Amino acid sequence: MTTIYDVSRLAGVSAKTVSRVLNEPDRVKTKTREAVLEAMKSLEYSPNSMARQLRLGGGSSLGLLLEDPASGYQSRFHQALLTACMEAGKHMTVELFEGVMPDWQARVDRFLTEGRVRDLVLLPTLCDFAPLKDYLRTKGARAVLIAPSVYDTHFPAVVMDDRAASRQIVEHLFSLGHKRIGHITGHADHSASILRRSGVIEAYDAAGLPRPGPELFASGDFMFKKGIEAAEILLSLPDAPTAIFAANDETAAAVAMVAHKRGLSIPGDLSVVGFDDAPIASAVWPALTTIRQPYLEMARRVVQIIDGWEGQTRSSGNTSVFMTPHELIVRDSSGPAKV
Amino acid sequence: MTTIYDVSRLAGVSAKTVSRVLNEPDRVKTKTREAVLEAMKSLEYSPNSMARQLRLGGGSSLGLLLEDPASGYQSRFHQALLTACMEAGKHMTVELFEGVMPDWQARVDRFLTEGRVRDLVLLPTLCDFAPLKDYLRTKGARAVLIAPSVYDTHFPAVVMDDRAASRQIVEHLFSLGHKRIGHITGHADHSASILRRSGVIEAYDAAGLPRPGPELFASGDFMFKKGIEAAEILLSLPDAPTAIFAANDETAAAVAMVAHKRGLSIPGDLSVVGFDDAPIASAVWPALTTIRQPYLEMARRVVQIIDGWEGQTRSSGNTSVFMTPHELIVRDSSGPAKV
DNA sequence: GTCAAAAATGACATCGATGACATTTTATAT
DNA sequence: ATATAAAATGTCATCGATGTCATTTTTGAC
Repeated sequence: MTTIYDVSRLAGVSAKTVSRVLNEPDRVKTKTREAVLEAMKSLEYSPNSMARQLRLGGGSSLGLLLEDPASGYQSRFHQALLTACMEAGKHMTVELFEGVMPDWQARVDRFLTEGRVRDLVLLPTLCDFAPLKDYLRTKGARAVLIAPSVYDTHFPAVVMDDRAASRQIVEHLFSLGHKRIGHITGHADHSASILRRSGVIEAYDAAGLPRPGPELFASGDFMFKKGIEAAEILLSLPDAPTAIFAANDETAAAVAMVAHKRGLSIPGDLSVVGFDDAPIASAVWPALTTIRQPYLEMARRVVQIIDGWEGQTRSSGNTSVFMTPHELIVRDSSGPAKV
Repeated sequence: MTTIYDVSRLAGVSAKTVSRVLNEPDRVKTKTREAVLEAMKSLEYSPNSMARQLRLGGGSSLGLLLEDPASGYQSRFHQALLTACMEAGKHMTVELFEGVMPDWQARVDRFLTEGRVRDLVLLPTLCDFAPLKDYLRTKGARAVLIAPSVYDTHFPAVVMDDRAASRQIVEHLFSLGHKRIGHITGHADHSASILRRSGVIEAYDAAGLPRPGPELFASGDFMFKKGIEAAEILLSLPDAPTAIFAANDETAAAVAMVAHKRGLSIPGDLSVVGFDDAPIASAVWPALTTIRQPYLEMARRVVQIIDGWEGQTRSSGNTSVFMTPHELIVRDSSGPAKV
């Protein structure tokens, strides 16, 4: 590996001058600079970033463990975190981490050491993988959890209020006169599924209405395909619901498709509401009423928290939970109940 | 920030002993080790990974500059690179980089230094942004270009043969008896668009057929929406084509939609072919005949090249272009031409 | 209790870059 | 031509860890 000294020797200047060519080219005479660049080129020199960073003493980057980069949810957070990092002038190292890997501890270790990461961000469902959290604790690594099922004493969490958002949707449907509302749940492993479901019930309770029967809850998994099945089941009920609230937009899009296939107009015959404000929500027709998840705001929070850790001598050990406000977006897929 | 010296002082031992506790605990007496661990804990010591890597001579992580993480093309490469890194035990730091940012040079600088990155991966269209390449050269940063329009003397490139693949598609359609084939081009900024277009013409030339008239080339931009417009134009021609080759799968999906709307059956009345083998290709009905882009293979190549740079004393400095084989995937959207 | 071998520990140089400060060269004014 | 300021360059120390090798302590056999 060629170093700055090799270059300086070949160019007949001091190492410091080479360093200057790299970092403050204007302070070097043109002729010298050209000679140095020439030497750099012929030796294929490339500065050792570790040495630079050691000398300059910057902060470490944050690390993101990704279970499934193809998942819409994870990729949206991934993207939001990239944006938040850019805004804050921080950097992010991303690593594929499939929880079932037998050597996951070694992988985390190498990620922390070789990846030069100290602070991690854990998304669902990794943020609920207890062995990982325990392991991180023993390694002195810090982490922020995004939307965990269970809060943690050691790691702060950034969340949105899934239950309240869900309740808000149902109340929106109530206000349009809907009485029978079907709900397609999310994947059972996601705590959000449970929260959104219980938000539905909470809305009924708060309105003093009897809770809906179990036939109005169809199980989904956040994916289009399963959404089709669930929609078929709900719409085949003898007393079919006049509105369906799907646990996410992709599932809601599936509901819309099934409705169209059955000749039901939206929102004339059936109101459909989603959750996420994913791109698909405004791509389908009619555009979906949905909840905007505050991805970017949450990502910014995460970065803020980690920023606060820089140069911190001791971490509190308190549980901190940062709730981030969401927003109900009423579009064209929800309307008055058919009389 | 606490260092190994702070720990050694508190524990009353030498720094080297602390280092031993960290790296070869068995060579330290139990009592000493415990004292050191105690000190580490009370100071919340966490070793400076930069210093370690510098001493140990470890490799740096590779850096990926992403213009638009929402783009399917970029995100597929992103994902493939993550996988390839995982396989190779390397790490990747990702940074949002919108070329139009006025302070892009400073951002690159900080990415290289703070992000501790030495080797970059550039995707289209960044890999054709000459000022960036020039700047990287002056900084001694190394880079691998993925599918650049123009090869570079300094940076190796990993590519697939877009033109040959495109020609292969047209020849496939020829073999099914198609004579009038429409082509929807990709975004004009992508060299792939031009290559795919010229592959079409090459196929005609090779078959000794007269080149298709300009009316058979509709301009697209790789996106669904523009694909609809383009399809409408092609299918409204007085002598409409019996097959349409779209520059990517998303556009092809748009063509399929338009065809259905017009009551044309696929492939009975119209054959449709895409390019990419994106998820959408097998999600639409009928499943699209397409070209599988070798994302993962290309990503592995990139990682190999960068791996080869580690500890390299000097390398050729030649332009290297690594061609990666693609594959024609014949599904249900292409069939014999209507007689 | 003595002594050699083994174990434990420490001193110092080193990895490759850059900051602080010193020195030399060049430009500018007189 | 000389004085002086400004620009260009160089010297040396330093970031925080670990390798090398020297030194001290412990162990165990006699």
